Amino acid sequence: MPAPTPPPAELHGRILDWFDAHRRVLPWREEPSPWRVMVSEFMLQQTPVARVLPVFDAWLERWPAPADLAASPSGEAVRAWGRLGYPRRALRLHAAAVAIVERHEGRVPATYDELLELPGVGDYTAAAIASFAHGRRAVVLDTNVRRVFARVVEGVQFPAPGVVRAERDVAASLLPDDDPTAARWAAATMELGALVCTARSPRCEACPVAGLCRWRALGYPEHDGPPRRGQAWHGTDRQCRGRLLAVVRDAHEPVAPELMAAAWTDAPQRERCLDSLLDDGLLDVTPDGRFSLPA
DNA sequence: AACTCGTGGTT
DNA sequence: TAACCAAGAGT
Repeated sequence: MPAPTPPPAELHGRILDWFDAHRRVLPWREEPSPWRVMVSEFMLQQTPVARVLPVFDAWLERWPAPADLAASPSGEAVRAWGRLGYPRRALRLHAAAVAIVERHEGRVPATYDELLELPGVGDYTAAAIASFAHGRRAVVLDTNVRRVFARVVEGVQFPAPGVVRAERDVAASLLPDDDPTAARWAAATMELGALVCTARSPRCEACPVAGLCRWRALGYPEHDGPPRRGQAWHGTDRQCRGRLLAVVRDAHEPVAPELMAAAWTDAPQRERCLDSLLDDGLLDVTPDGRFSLPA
């Protein structure tokens, strides 16, 4: 027995009107060129808006087009990425810029399928660029949209760990028919999740669809199911890799192994992480055995 | 499908 | 303070 779904027209009207009144002013929205949108989407993968803003501005000033980034060493992208986290994204953005020059004459492609072929572009990012940069109809399913639909439509506190078929069907069925409205809808549902229907303490008193929300109507039932696993950090390879890469990123000449050893004392783990950083292409070794960002 | 991969603000 | 979690992708 499928869940009764709120009338789409009312859902659309309320959320789109709310978006027009409350949308944030963001640099990739005010001037949504495809390259700017693409850079913002890479940076925003698992990273909050506030931390992206300054890096985004510096990045676009230095590399105003894909060809500009493609012509720079990948290590420069890693350095400019700074402390945004998950630095392999910087490498993938660089590789995507190279692919755009090689396969698309230096212009960010407009179709979901072409975008999906680019390094670092998965389902979400392909849909987001197609929608926000090119105004095309696409099912944009990020963590915000998933949470909004889980609550309003399904009546549960949190979405499943991975995107489920039924969930994609719901999102597709709610997507407005025409391109421009679908694109607004994607941005609006994301914004609602980011500003109102937040994970920890949702601001239901400010929500335009509180009266249509199934989770609210059910009395806010707590998450029921397997506990959602957190992300371990202290002592992990991620922490080790982050510390090692930071040493090289903040240096302006190749770093001697002794300095790397000072940054992480557990030798087996340090060596394992150095190997993985070299393997990922985040580090290079000079002929005399020092570590640098890749050329 | 489950796991890995950074960083730092918020609670 | 420790836990949570943020516009995910790749394997």
